[in-house]
Formats: sequence, C-alpha cells, structure tokens
Amino acid sequence: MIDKLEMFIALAREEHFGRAARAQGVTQPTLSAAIKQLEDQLGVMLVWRGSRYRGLTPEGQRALDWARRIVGDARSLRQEMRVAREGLSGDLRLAVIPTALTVVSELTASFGETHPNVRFSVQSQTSAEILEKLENLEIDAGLTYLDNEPLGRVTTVPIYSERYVLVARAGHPLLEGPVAWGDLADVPLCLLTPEMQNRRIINQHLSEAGVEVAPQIESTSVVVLVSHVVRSNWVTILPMRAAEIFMKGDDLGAVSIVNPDARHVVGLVAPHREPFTPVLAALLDRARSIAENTIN
Amino acid sequence: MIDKLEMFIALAREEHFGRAARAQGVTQPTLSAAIKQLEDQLGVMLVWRGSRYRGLTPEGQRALDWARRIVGDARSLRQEMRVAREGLSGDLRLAVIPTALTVVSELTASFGETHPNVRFSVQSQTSAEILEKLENLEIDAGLTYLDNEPLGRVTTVPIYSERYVLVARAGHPLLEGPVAWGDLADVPLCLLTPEMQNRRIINQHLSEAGVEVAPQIESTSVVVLVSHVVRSNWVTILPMRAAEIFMKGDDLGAVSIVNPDARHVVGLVAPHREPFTPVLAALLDRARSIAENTIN
DNA sequence: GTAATTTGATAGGGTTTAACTATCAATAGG
DNA sequence: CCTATTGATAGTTAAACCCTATCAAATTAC
Repeated sequence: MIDKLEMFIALAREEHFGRAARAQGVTQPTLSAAIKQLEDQLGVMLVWRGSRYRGLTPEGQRALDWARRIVGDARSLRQEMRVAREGLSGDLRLAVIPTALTVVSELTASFGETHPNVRFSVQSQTSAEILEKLENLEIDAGLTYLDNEPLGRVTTVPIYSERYVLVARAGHPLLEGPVAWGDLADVPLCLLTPEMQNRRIINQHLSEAGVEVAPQIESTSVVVLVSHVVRSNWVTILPMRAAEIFMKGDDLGAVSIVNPDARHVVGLVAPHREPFTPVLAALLDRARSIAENTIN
Repeated sequence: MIDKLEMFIALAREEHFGRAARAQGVTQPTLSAAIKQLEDQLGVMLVWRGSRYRGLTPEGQRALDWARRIVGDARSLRQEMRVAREGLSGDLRLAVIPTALTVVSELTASFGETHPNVRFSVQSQTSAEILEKLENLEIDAGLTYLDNEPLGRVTTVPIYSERYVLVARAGHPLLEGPVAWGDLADVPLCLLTPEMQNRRIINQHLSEAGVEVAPQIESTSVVVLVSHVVRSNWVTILPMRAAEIFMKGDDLGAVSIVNPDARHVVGLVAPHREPFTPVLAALLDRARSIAENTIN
C-alpha cells in the first residue's frame, strides 16, 4: 500500500507514467498496474485517463494529500528507528535559495561536528521550488525567505535577516558614500533573474524608489553576477551574507544600501510533522541557537 | 507495511500474539512473522521476547505512536474515497459513558435522517476505556466527560452539561424539597461502581459536603440502579439527562441536588486527524448544532 | 495525409512474498 | 513432575509482484 502511494506521489509530481516509474526505480507497466490497483482498492478514479496523463481527478487531489502525509510519516518512522539503532545518522536533503548558500555552512559545520554520521545534500533552488519539493517529500528542509511567500503546513525557524549591499569593483565611485535605492537609476546592474524572489524583492525596493531597471546581465547564480562585477563596471545588489564571501581580497567593495534599510527574514523551513524526527529536531534546534547569535 | 503496522497495533493492544492474530483475522504464525519482518525492516527490536509477550521496548513504544498515526490516516484515506464514491456512508463506531446513553439518539436520529447510509455502532464504556479505544483506533468517536480526565490529542465538542438529580420512588420524603449534597448522609444509596468517572464525581461532591457513602448496591448500569429504586426505598443520584427517560410514569420522582449546583461538561471526542474525514466532520458539525440548543 | 514517435495499457512468465497447517521448545502453574 | 499455554519454526500452496515484449491510440513531424 505504502509503495503504491509512493508511486502515486511520483506520478503526480512527474505528470508522466514513464518518468514517474523511472524515478521510482520500476518499469512503466509496474507503475501503471500500481495506480490501477490503488484506484481499485479505493474504488475511485484518481487520474484522468486518455492516451496520456491528463492530471488528477478531484478525488486524486484529495488522495494525494493523504498519500503525502502517510508516506512522510512512514519515512519518519523508519528514520526514527534508525536513529534509535545507530544514533543520529542518515541523509538530510536541504534546498537553499542562492543568496543564502553561504549560510548553510554555519548550520552544517557545527551540526556535522556533533553528529558526524549525518550526511547533508545541499541543492540550490528558488524559494518556490523549495516549497514545492518540501511538499513532494523530495527534500527534508529548506533555507529560504520566511515572509512574502505563502507558506503551507510547515515549521519555520528564523535565522537571520538580509541587509542589502551594493557590490562593485574597487574604486567604483558609488562605493564612496552610502547608497540609497533611488541612486541606482542609471547604474549598469547585473541581477538575479526575475523569477527569483530575491530579484522580486530588489525590484520592489527599486520601484518604490522610482527606479526602473533592465539589467544587461541576469543569472540564477550569484557567482556569475560577482564575476561580472569583478571584470567590469557592472555593479550588483546582494544580501550582505551572500556578498561577504567574495570580499576577502581588495578587488571588490561593498556599501550598504539604505533608505529604506530593507530587511527580509531568512530561515529554516521544515514540514510540520508531529513529532519531528530526531534528526530534524536536532537541525531545528541548531538553527535556533544560530539565530540567537545572528538575528537582530 | 500498513498491514504489519495494523498487526503491531493489535499486538500492543492485546498483549498476546494469539489474541492479536485472532483479532486481525490471521493465524498466530502469520502475526509472529509480520512482527519479525517489521523488526527486520526497521532494524530495531519492538517487543520484549521471552517465552511470551513481555511488553514493548522503548523503540516499540515510539513506533506504536507512528503506527497509530499511519494506520489512522490510511483508514481516513479509504473512508474519504468511499464517501467520494457513494456519499456519506459506512460505519461510525461510538463509545458512550452510561450516563450519556440517552443523549446519543439526539445525535444519531437527526444525523441518520440526513445521512441514511451511515450506520452507527454504539457501545457503553467508561470514560477511561473510551479514551483508550480512541487511541487504539477501535472507535471513531466517543461521548464522554470533557473535563477532569487528561485528554490526549483529540478534538472535543461540548454538547451539554450534567446537572445531578436525586431519583427516588414516588412519595419518598426527600422528593418534597430541594436536596443538598450534605443531606444524603444516612440515605440508602445505590450508585455506579467506583471506577466510573460519574461515581467519582458524585463521591467528590458528597465528600466536599462531609458525607461518606458505602452504597449497598453498585453497578455499571443505570438501568440496574433505577430498577432498584423502583422496587425499594433505595435512592440514586443521576445526571438529569440519564434520569429523565425513566420518569415517564408516576412511580418515580426526581429532585435537583443543589448546594453546589454541580456541572460537568459532556461532549463528543474524536481523534484529531487533519483534515477530518467527511463523516466525522459531519458528525462534529451535528454535535455543534445540538450543543447550541442544549448547553447553557 | 502519411509516417514516425510518444504514451500508457495488456499479455505472459518467473520470482518473491504471504498465508495456512502442523509441530516443536520453553516456560508457568498446579 | 506433569500439563497447559505461548510463541517460534518447517513445509506447502496460493497470491502478489515485477519484469520483458508487444500493442493501440494519439500526437507530432514531414
């Protein structure tokens, strides 16, 4: 039953029998049969059938909610029993927004010392993808914005709040004094792509200051932005925590952007499953203790 | 997996491999094998093994919590899909404290008219048994005291509050005026047995009034109490809602017990599972609408 | 308009899992 | 010391499961 629910979740996620089967490590006929059996057992049609996948029926949508819950709890059971057997161990899958990537190590470094048997897998994702993967049980926790986005049934732990800095090549005139959002009207910017929440936040502040921008360079990667700044007169806007890792040399400079002193809270997001599994509880604890030192 | 978790829950409840197997409709070797497989899959010992069942290990206790949750959610999924298929239908297992038995029909009568395909099974239990069976998934909802007892992870809907009356044969001298708890010192009482919460409540009020009682007749059945009252000079103390069904003739009389005017809230108790299944949601709704008319 | 491709269902066969009956070993109770 | 109870083990049969191969319908490409 639980295996079939897992396959059903995979099908809803992949929207394709073949892909879902591959994701589950079975062949397509096996997955087709599993879905059919699930429908027989429940007595309702879950998937619109044509010659191809055409989405979930309303009952399928409801069943998906239960399936996620049941499968998630079953995994929690297994994980908790493994912890009982061999202490805190296993894999913890994290997804992180690009501008918070440097913060992950604060979590993992100290956590990893205390719990050497826990392995982390960290992937960079947009905030929307993080919430989606959290729902689909593809990750165990996320590091993302806690405001703005509609959060579902999740537990959140604030870790720090972003402050924005302007990053430019050393000697750039803007680095000399404090910068206001309104000063950036005619500055050549390179920014994250518009579907990313950080970019939307920046857009909002700029537009509130009456500035419309059309960056010549857009990227989903902070490294791309910074490397452009290093090599030219472009400047970029980054959260301080994302920028500081590039500031070790003297080729770059950063200056706070004020007026307003924008703040957006970033923190850990985990599915709200009661009780938490030991590993997740420990991670949330660690996040809370980090927050005490860094949030302000 | 889910079947094995069901067997595990049954084993924890019955504390006996053979009985648990019978309760699950399988043979004892099948259940033994299922538990062993569960232990293998989870990698931990769940049950203390000797020549007989000797209780759950700490890990088993934790696993039991998860198992109840998973199995309960799986049942909810099945039930909800059946509702989607054929409307509100199925069995609703209720357990009710003896003194609230007459109230059940208020719920079931109106509910049954609107939803003729829902069948009720009503059993009389003590309040402690109700909570235990709720936890073990043996019943779907209970009608019991909402105060006093430690309630677990449940949803409650208050329906009415008990007021206590003294019931005696017609013409009994106590029926003439209002009765205080302190007046009952030397009256021959028959009461529910001491493990029942209603009796403990009555004991408490009597003892606060300085009265110690040692009833000659004790029973778990209200009918037994009343039939003794009918045939002799014994009197009993009952919640008004439990007594009024016997007062149709003129052979019995009842009078409120005041000083203090004791009140204890009785209501519906259901496992808190989110979201509620349609049938349970409908029952809780009905309970709420009844409460509006009767609680005060 | 026809051919090629994609997509999911179906058929057949081998392997694994699961359940039952029968029996055994260990322990508790008299 | 004997008997009854309890749970584990063996052996057998039935069911479930998953694979490969193939097919029909629908979509896309030319």
